[in-house]
Amino acid sequence: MARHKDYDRNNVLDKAVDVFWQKGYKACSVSDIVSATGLNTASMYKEFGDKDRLFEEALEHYRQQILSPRLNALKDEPNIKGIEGFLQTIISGASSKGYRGCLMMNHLSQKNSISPKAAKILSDFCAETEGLLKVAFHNAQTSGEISREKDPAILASFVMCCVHGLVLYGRHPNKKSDIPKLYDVIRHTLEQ
Amino acid sequence: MARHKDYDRNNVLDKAVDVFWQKGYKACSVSDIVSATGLNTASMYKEFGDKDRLFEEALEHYRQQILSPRLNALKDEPNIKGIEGFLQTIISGASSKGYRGCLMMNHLSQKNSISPKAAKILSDFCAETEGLLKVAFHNAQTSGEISREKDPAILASFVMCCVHGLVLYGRHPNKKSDIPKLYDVIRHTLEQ
DNA sequence: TACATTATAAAACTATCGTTTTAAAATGCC
DNA sequence: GGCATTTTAAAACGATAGTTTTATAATGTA
Repeated sequence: MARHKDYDRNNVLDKAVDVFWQKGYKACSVSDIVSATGLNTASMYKEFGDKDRLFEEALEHYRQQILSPRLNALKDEPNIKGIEGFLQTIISGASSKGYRGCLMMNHLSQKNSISPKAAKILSDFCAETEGLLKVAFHNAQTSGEISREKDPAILASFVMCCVHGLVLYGRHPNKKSDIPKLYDVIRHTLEQ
Repeated sequence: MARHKDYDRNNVLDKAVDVFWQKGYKACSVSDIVSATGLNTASMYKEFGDKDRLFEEALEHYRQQILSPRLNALKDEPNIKGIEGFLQTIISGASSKGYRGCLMMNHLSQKNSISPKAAKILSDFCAETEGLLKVAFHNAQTSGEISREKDPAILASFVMCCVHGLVLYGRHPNKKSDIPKLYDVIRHTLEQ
């Protein structure tokens, strides 16, 4: 019928995620993405529509490729083990060299600059994560892993807050060595 | 000698802070600021040089007007009372309606888009705050207000991390009611 | 092999970006 | 009151933003 595409959609999204991640939505031009992907401008618009939609697709791609796997521990082991594993992952990420934060959380402070749909993707993922944490805390309490003193919803909220904090705190290059030490402090809070 | 200025520098900076705060550095055009301040473009460049320098001055202005007062409790009472007051301020801010985060922390994820000097202003303020917290924790320990089990530096780091988290977490409009409840969780952590 | 279809390359488009220039208006001093 | 000085208004600048168009190259089918 017609000519074959010269690009792979997944590869393009990988690169797009990369550029958006590093520069942020507003500071990242379509030109930047075209350069990074090697994809032609016309093909880019044909495939994705416009910059907003491309960003939305990049967010979805990032969620599937990077974020979802990090929730697996929490899904497979919805208990204190899962919570610990989840926290450890965040901490080891945030304390790693060249840490760029999270593509989603990086844009929480730029919600006014991105499309409503993109903003919803951020909120939805945070809500999903918090929901999983809440279930895990509930299970951890009913099985006696941790004290029942605190509301699982508040504990989940607290961990989410810490995650937001770690992701942002990890952007201070000279604070990296402190971050691993925070695990014990946070872990201790969940205990009683 | 010559014509008088038609604007007040402080008022201009107030408005500039406001616009940068709401839109973020990159999404905020010089045009936006000129509109908001009523100041003429030429006068703006005459007074501030360029957009980067204007942003740096806005950050400094914000630090003096908004942020510094919030450290006073910590400076005047470098102990557990000061820490509690500081935390309460952050929490009540983050849970307030129409919360826009912190002009500085909002830009932590956009360090690549702002000038090195602007980036340094962010880092410096965070370092100053963390330093004050550390001293307060040290005092709280030596006076017996809290247990000596944990390193004051780690406690300070933990509170800073929570502050980062609260500031970001406060951007989820439907999570506002959870935030005040986090105070007790955090406060408890500092105890032992 | 010709045709319909789609992808690509490259240029063009409009709008807006940050910034500078030009000319007019306002001031204090001689 | 004229002059030097500085602010202001408004237009203009080149660069780049996001996006569209035009023309060419590649493909499967008839």
